[in-house]
Amino acid sequence: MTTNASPTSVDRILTAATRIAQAHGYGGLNLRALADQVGIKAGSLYHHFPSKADLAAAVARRYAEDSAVVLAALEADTGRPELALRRYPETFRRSLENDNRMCLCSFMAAEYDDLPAAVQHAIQAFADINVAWLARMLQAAGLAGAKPAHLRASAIFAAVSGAQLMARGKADIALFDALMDNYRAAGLFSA
Amino acid sequence: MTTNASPTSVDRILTAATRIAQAHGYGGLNLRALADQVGIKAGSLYHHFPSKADLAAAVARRYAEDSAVVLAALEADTGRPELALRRYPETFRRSLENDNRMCLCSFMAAEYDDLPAAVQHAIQAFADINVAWLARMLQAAGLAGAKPAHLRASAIFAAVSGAQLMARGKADIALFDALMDNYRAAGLFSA
DNA sequence: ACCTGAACACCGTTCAAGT
DNA sequence: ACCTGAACACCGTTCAAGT
Repeated sequence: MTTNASPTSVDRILTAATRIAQAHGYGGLNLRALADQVGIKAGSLYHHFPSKADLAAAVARRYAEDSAVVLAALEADTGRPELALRRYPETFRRSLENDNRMCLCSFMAAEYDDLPAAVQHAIQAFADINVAWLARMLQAAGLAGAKPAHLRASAIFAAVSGAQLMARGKADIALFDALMDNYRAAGLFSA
Repeated sequence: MTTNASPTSVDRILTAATRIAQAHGYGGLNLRALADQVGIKAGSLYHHFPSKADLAAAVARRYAEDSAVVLAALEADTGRPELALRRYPETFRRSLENDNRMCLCSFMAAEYDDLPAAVQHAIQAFADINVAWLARMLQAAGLAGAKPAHLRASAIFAAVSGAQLMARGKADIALFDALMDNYRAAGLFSA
């Protein structure tokens, strides 16, 4: 059990880097700008992480872990899998509310070819965590059907990701909400 | 009517730049690498375009125009709007086949905040063209329903974009196909 | 008209040097 | 242990100079 009296340098670096990467991606993660936000020089970052690749991998891994915690909390809070499914888009909406940011995983999926291997793996892990959670909720809600649940889960994940991407491109959260309503009406999260 | 005996320098630049941008985005579009592919020096690019921003805007505008032509051809080829709708994902699939590339618009939607204004507008135009075409097909097929057709069209566009993003992240075209099957079964393109 | 080579400020990264 | 300043090769961009 760790105390959190005041965040460590590494924590502050990871938090700032996550926010930058959600808005500008891996390529747009400027180490001089990041260091500025943390109050150190760019060279000092290399005392905490051996390279930008390692820093970004740490960011992506922590992002995936945090996502798992959020999903577990959503499951526990709602109690019912049907409700948890319907509220799944909330985390994606929260990124848009937060200065039109994106899911780190979606941005980096676009940048995939230019990503260091460690970051690629962390991104895969994020997607896997989300799909596994969705598949479990679908099955618990008795919505698995004939097709494999993980495929249905992937369809939900892709649709929500695409809606976030489109809403961000138009800087229009109302569009994201309208798309989610449309998907709900089409039975994407239920029937 | 223009002849196309041999492509102009500008054409060759735009074609190469489009391919690079589909794989690496605006930020990943390296002018020295682009110039190399075309067989000139980076500085020479500025004789054809006043800046990287203008070059990218030209790329995005041509991409949107080409997309309009492809959609018109799909409409004409199939004759029936229901069939045109079902075959809509083909263009997105083609990008993935082409060295795991993405729709330029999706990549740049992620990069939106870092894009020059002219590029942002061209990206919006691409999305608008796609949504308008989809809405027209939905209406022609009598699938408009109570909700506005452009919203239903946006839902299709977002879902296909998200599926492409996810399939690219896994470098797995079969996943894209499976997701499209899933969406078709759910009635996204029809019922 | 079209191209080059050299230069500018900026990036990721390294490293000697400080405390 | 943690940080800085200066340096490296690389980027977008400019521009004088060539043909």
